[in-house]
This record gives sequence, C-alpha cells and structure tokens, in this order.
Amino acid sequence: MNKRFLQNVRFAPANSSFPLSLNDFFHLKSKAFLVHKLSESTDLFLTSSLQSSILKLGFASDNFTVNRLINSYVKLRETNTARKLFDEMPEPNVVSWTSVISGFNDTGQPQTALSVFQQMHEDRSVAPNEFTYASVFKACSALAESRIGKSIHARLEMSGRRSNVVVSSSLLDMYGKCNDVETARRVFDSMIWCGRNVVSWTSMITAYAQNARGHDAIQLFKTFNADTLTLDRPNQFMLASVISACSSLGRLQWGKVAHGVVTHGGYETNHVVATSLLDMYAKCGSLSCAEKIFLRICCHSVISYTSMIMAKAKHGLGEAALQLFDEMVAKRIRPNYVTLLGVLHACSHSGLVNEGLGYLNSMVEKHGVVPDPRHYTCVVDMLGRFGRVDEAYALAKTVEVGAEQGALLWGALLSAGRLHGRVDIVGEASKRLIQSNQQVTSAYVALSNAYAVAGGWEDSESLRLEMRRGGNVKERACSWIEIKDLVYAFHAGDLSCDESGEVVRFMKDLEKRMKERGHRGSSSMITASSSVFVDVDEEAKEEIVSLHCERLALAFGLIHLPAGSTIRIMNNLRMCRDCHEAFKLISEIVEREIVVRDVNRFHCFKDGSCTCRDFW
DNA sequence: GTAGGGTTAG
Repeated sequence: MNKRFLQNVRFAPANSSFPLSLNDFFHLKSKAFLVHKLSESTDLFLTSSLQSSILKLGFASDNFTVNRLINSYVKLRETNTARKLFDEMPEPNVVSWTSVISGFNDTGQPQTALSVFQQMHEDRSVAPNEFTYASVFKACSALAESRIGKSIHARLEMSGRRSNVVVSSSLLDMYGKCNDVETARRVFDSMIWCGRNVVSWTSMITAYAQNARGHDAIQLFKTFNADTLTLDRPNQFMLASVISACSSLGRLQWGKVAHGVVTHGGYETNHVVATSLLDMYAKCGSLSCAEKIFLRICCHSVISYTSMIMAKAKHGLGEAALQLFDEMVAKRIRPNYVTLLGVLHACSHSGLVNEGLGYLNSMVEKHGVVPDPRHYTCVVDMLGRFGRVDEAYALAKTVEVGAEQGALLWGALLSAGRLHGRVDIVGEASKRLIQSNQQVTSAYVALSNAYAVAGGWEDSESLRLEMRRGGNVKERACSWIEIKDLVYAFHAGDLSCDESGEVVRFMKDLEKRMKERGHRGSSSMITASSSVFVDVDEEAKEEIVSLHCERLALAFGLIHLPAGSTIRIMNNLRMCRDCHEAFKLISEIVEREIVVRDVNRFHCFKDGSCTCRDFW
C-alpha cells in the first residue's frame, strides 16, 4: 500500500466501528469506489475521511464527485459543511443546487432552501429541473407560503417544462398546506396527463382532511379504491389521513371501518397510524378504545403522549392527564408546545386552576417551552370558566397577539364575561373583536345582549341595526348525533323536538338532584333550556359539549327520550358550570358510563345519509 | 447523482 496515500486517510479511534475494511484501502484511489462509499456512508467520520481523499487525489473540481460528497453531508444533516462545499464549487450544476436546497428542507430550514433557490434564479447560469421544483414546492409547503409558491408555479409553467408526478404531487401538497384546496384539486385533476400514484392521491386526501373537508377526503378515498387504473393499495400514509378525516367528522362508524382497513393491511404497528387511530377514537367519544390503542403502541413519541393527554383532558379526566404528563417526562420524552396546551386544557376542564397557573409559569424553566398566545388563551379560558374573570382580563391585556389568534383570546374572554354576567368584560372583548374585524357577528350579538341585560335597550337596538346594515348575518349553529351508523342533525332554533316536554322534565330532575348534592351551577341549565329564543343562547350553542353518541343514545333510550333530545340536553348542559358533575349524575341515573366529547372543531355536515356500508 | 405524501391544539 502506498504509505504516502495512507497518511491522507484519517483513521478512526481504536474503539470505533470504522466502516472501511483493510481491503477497501487498496481501492481508495478509485473515483468510482470513493463515490460508492460516499453513497453508503452513515458515518460522519467516514465521509470526512473520504473528503480528505477526494481533495488529495484532485477530484475537488469534479462536479459529480463533489455532488456526491454534498449529498453525503446532507444525509448526515451537516448542512453547513454541505453549503461550504457548494460555495467553493467554481461551476455548480443543477444537481449541486438541488442537493443543497433539498438538504435545507430535510433539516427543517425551508426559508434557507428558498433563499438558495432565489440565488439560483438570480445567478441564471443553471436552470432548475423537475427535482429542483419538487424541492422548492416542499419548502413552500413547510412555510405555508402560497404567495411565493404561486409565483414559482407560474415560473414553472412559463418554462415550458413538463411536469411529472412528483412535481405535481408536491405542488398540490403545497396548495393544500396553504389552505387553497380548490387549486390543489385543479392540480390533481390535471394530473390525468402525467399519471397519478398513491402519493398524489394521498396528497389530495390530506389536503381535504386538513382543510375541514372530511367528506370530500372520504369520497376521494372511495374513488381511489374503485379506480381501476391504479394498482396501488392504501398504505400507511393514506390511512393516517383518512382516519384523521373520520376524526374531524366525528364519525365513529367510519373510523371503525378505517381501523378494519388498517388491520387488514397490517399497518396497526405503524406509530403514525396508531396515533391517528388513538386520536380518532378519542374525538369520536370512545376513550376506552383510545386507551387500548395507546397501550399497544410500543415506541411512544411526544405525539402519542400528547394525543392521549389531550384525550383525557377533553373527557374531563384532568388528573389522569397530568399523571400521564409526569410519566412522559419521567421517560425523558420532551414535551412540545402542543403537549403543554394539552396540560393546560386538562387543568381548565377539570377545575385545576392553580395547577394550571403553575404549569404556565414554569413552562420555560422546567420544559423549555415558551408560552405563546395559544397557551395564554387556554389560561384565560380556564380563569374565566371558574369565575376569575378579572384575572383573566388582566392576563389577556398582557398578551401581544395578531388578529387571528387575538380572536381566540378575546373570544375566550367574551365567553367568560357572558357566562358570569359581566357586561363590562363582554363589552371590552366584543369591542376588541369588532375592531380587529374578527368574529364580528358573534361580537355584535354578545355586545347587543350585554347592553340589553344592562338596560341599554337603545344601544342594543342601534347595534343590531348597525350589524344588519353591515350585512352581518348569524349562521345557524348545528349539532348532530350519530346513532348506529346514521346521523341526525339539529339546527339552533329548530323546535321540531319536544322542548317543553321530556327534555325540560329531565333537566329539572337533574337540577334537583344536583342541588341535593350541593352543586351551584344547576340553575343555569333550566335558564338555558327555557331561553332558546335569545341570541345569547344561540351563541352558546356553537360551543357545544357533546356526549358519546352511541352509548348516550342507548342510555337515553332507557328513559324513552326522543333521539333529538340528547342534543338539546348537551347544549343546555354546556351552560352548566358543573357540567362534568351533571354527566356523572346522568351516568348514575341511567346506569351507564357516559363519555364527554368536545366537538368544537367539527364542521357541520350536509349529508346525513351516508352509512358504513356505502363507505366501503 | 438530486425529488413528492401521513399523526398531536383551537
């Protein structure tokens, strides 16, 4: 062996599992061998050793070899070294540019990826190819940056370059992530010319699922399965998105069917699929199934723990959620901002107010998570629910917030003011919402009612007039219940079900029993029940606390309530400060376990006729 | 040689 050559190769420490055999050293002069080793390298020490050889052997000016070296560093997430090599290239080619762009994407630096693309555009010496465009659209997706994405899309169209399935998939994914579902669909439809594969179908299903178009997502999944042109079968990516669509619709039966497909396809052990199933069961009211899935996950992540914490929190099991959080921290799984939102949510929905404040104040110090407006909104909501409205207001005023997140913050305060009859707080929150052009209709209605309650009828009337002139029409709130595999919908103000009969009798009985137990919020149940014509109650109906449908239907079946009544009771119970206590009591009355589910995120469906059978 | 899709909040 050439002694001088060996001096150029850095050797690994004695205890390292260095991936070059003695035999390999005899081939180190060969460019093909170096390139081959680079593509295999999963070891920074090996890649840097190979780099030394490349330099010494005079391959530094060879684009092909240097590109391989750049790719090797990119795979090792050493983007700074990759960038340095790139910057030193006298004439980088399109692969060099694209490798660097894709490297920044893969290491969570999409902004830098876009700036490299911009530099490439200004440089003008090399034209981007399909690979470059696919990487750039991916960067735009990560940033949800539709303005830049659209201009690059236009540049691609003008270049006359034919799009392929990968470029089009990344393009439609970008539009989906930027909430432009219609353009995403147009791209998907245009793909009939370049062909579609399981990735493009998944991207479109995901675009629907992530943009509150769950029915369209499921419809497209059905079309995919019926499509005779594709030989692809649903894989773990597609199933995770379909399950997410079922969650967003709150359709337990569809979710169960999707679970069947998961089991049939052998994807139950995939942790992303399992997490989406967990979330689906929790959102569709079946906490016990969610827990079963959670216990089966062998390799837990921050997301699986966060989903389970959130599930318990939403089902009113605050202490169990906090216990799970402790377990997660003990396992050294680092919580993120969503986990802390779950923890605060747990405190908020279980009356653990001081604990919640403690978590908010120690987030940075203990978990390294800086509270953002969403965390403050959760705490404002928590303080407001438990009557500490002034503290909630004081906290809200300290939060620096944009219009969109401000709507949530001041919306939470508005609810608190309304719940506790604080006209001043309702007025303040409503004004802020109207000024920032957010939730204007809700704010007008709340403010008008607040004036009316305080006796300011003229102010109230003039506000209503102003609201009508501005064309602000209140959308009708809608709730629904799934019994077996059929869905029944009920609109606010719809009096088709017997309001004054069995529902009110049931509520009065519940109120009596709660008073006997010393609970104080019960009077608002009947107030809400009997004031369905007042706008403030219409507002309240948008913030629905729902019950586990199937069990509840069975439960209420025992006391012969019509199916629609359950929805009325749910809406009325939402007004009750001790609603979890009320649920417990109902469980005892009907001798069935009842699980609470929060359907705030769900969207009004239009088609109640779909059943499990025509889904699959 | 380089490229695309999935799960967690409100």
